[in-house]
Amino acid sequence: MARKGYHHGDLRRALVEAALELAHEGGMEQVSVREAARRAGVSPAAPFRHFPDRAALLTAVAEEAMRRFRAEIDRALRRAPDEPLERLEAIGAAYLRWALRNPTHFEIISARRFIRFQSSALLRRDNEEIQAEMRRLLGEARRRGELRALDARTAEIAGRALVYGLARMHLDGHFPSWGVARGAEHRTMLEVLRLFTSGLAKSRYTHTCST
Amino acid sequence: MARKGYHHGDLRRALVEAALELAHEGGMEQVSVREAARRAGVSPAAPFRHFPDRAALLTAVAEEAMRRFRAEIDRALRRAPDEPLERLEAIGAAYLRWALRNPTHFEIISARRFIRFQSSALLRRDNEEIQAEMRRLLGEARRRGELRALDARTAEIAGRALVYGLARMHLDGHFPSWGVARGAEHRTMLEVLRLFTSGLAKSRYTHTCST
DNA sequence: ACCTGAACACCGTTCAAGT
DNA sequence: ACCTGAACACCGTTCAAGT
Repeated sequence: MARKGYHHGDLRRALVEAALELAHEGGMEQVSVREAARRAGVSPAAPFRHFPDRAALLTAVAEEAMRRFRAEIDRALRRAPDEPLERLEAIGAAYLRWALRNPTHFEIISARRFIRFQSSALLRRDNEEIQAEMRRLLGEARRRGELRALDARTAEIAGRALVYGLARMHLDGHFPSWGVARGAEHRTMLEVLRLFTSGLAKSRYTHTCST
Repeated sequence: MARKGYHHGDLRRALVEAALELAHEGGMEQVSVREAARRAGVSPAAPFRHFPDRAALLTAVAEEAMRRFRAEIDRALRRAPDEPLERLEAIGAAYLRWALRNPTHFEIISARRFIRFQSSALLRRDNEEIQAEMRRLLGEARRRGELRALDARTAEIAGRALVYGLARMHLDGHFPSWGVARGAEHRTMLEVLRLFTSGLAKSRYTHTCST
């Protein structure tokens, strides 16, 4: 890992990786610049040659998490059929699955008070591209006459709020007090997602599930 | 404020109030035991006679915030008409209005990693009572034949996820990047809420809103 | 160019000692 | 019974000095 004498080689990357690890172990507030430095084997001051402050390190961590998140969404879209509403549901399902498996990485992307979202071109771009894809799919569904009469912009935000709310409820530990058993989170999320998309669709399958 | 000699009188309450203030000023992570002590005019060690640790102080803050939140919900329900679906929407609207006006207090209640939710009888009780009310109203709506055929438990969680997601999107600063202008948050939230409840209801008003 | 060491102003928390 | 003062092990950040 270390390179020449004591120039580190790639301290920047080592710090981001240590921070990802720390976040994974104990959540965002456990990520400290000093501990990341310690794990990278450098002095407490070294990170400040690479990042102006803690928020900048966390933003770099968010960029790495966002890359992985994007990759997951894209993979799901490649597998999904050509039907716009099914593709939308596939995005939602991939989003939820990722949030469930990587709660802290999900939080790093979402909780913008730790990072400087606006100052990262990567974060802004990936976010916009995901939005644009959703908007395109909704438009396509409408053109095919599959949608109830509703405002597309409102539907878009509703969909995002629903999915974000589900992921956040998990992250913030709300499910136990809402009667969702440990292990049943994923199934519950998918049922909720389906209830929502079936509500957008022109009354087709009226979807009843027992219990 | 201070009482006899230097026994404070009611240091516990003074600390909770100082902490509420700090949270209001700069968010949860800005709440420090030391600063609360400073504002209450006592030494850094004094708070630890009243709270075993920082999490206990924050839990007390959460309890105070929850009391205010409950009061707001109850007020909205007293004003709402006798129609179950309208009462549900009134709960949602009150929830969103409160979250919008008191973002940090909302976060204190929601982000359970700062507090010890399960060890507070008040928090558990208030949470359960709000859930129970929602469940009652959904059941009533179904009995009156106003609901589409859907699983009540799934619908309940969907409603909560939607509303929580909206509040969280605001709190986490997502609205700007989703094209919701500053000042338009409340209106947007209510439109989304309405889209959702109209999707639960047996296809009555098909609700189109321009732009 | 990149890193160290020491320093500063902050934390949460403990504990002996004061009133 | 309730609070203070001093201490300990932590932070983020700065800056002169080292290689």
